[in-house]
Amino acid sequence: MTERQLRTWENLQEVTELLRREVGRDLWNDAKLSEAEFTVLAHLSMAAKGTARPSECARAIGWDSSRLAHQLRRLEKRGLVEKAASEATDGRASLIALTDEGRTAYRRALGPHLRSAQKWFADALSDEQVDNLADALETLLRHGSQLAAAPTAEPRA
Amino acid sequence: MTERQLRTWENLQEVTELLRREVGRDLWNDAKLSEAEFTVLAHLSMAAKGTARPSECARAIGWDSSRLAHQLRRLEKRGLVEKAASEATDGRASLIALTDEGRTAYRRALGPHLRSAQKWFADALSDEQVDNLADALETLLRHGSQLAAAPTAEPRA
DNA sequence: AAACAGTAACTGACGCGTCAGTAACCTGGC
DNA sequence: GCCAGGTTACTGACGCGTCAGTTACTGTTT
Repeated sequence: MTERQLRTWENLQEVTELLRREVGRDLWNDAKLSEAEFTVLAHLSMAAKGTARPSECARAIGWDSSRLAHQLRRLEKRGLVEKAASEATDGRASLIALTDEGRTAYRRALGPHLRSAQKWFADALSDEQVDNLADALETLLRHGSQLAAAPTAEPRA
Repeated sequence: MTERQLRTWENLQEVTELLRREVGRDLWNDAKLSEAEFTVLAHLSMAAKGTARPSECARAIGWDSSRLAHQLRRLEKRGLVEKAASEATDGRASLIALTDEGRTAYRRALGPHLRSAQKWFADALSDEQVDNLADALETLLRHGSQLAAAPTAEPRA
């Protein structure tokens, strides 16, 4: 790695840690929700009837099932989500549902959260910077997904 | 926020979460160190004699004193760091020191960690993409630091 | 000297995310 | 039918990071 690459890598870590912290803090102050809670509520709010299977929800937001299960337990404790009776044929499946309180909490959080993202992120960058950043991120995402999908190089015969 | 800004914001979160996870996993597999441990050891390794004051160390790596204190407790438990007798005039000050084991652990971790950062980050991007990314990150960092320094807008008289 | 604000170091509580499990269920081949 | 291998959901342990404290010391003000 060159000096410039290293500096940029370090800057990436510093910036994202800052943004995570500050936007997370705003979300908590504005709506008493964590980023993780907001993410799950957002997905359930999109879904028809506000219900979803854990596995499908986890896939949609890019989490593993363990992470989601822990978050669902915490959300259930807060009363924002509840388990619903599953009518599915698959006996393993369960069904989670937004409560009214959960739906309300998400609705009240959405606006302030977008405003916070604008304040810390979008307000800082020109259109051109956003375009360039988007390009780099897409490249990194493709590269990373590819590497993650083939963790151990297995030379085909 | 425009659609493009929002997408880029979401991508930034997704990419950085991916990189954090994968590089952290590499560091653990290669050297049995977490990112947080590596960060502290790196700073102590820079310092003359491998010692530092907690407050100075925290400032240098951009942490608050609580975060560092927790990390130092865990590092001390692992035997990578120890408290040293402080010869300072200020009775509040303490002094932390790298142990031999800590120094060795850092030395063994450095190479693989840089290689991991190259693999997940630097290998993906062209020189031009790195330049553009660096520009956006510097802008975000300036913007964020400025906002963080003046959290409540106080109009001067 | 006493009171004060400020700083250095630390702690407990708590939510988060990863890992290594476990239990229940489904689905294929035999 | 039955078993092997995969899937779904969940859990306990543990390190991390934030917040709201506490304690001990320092410099300043009166």
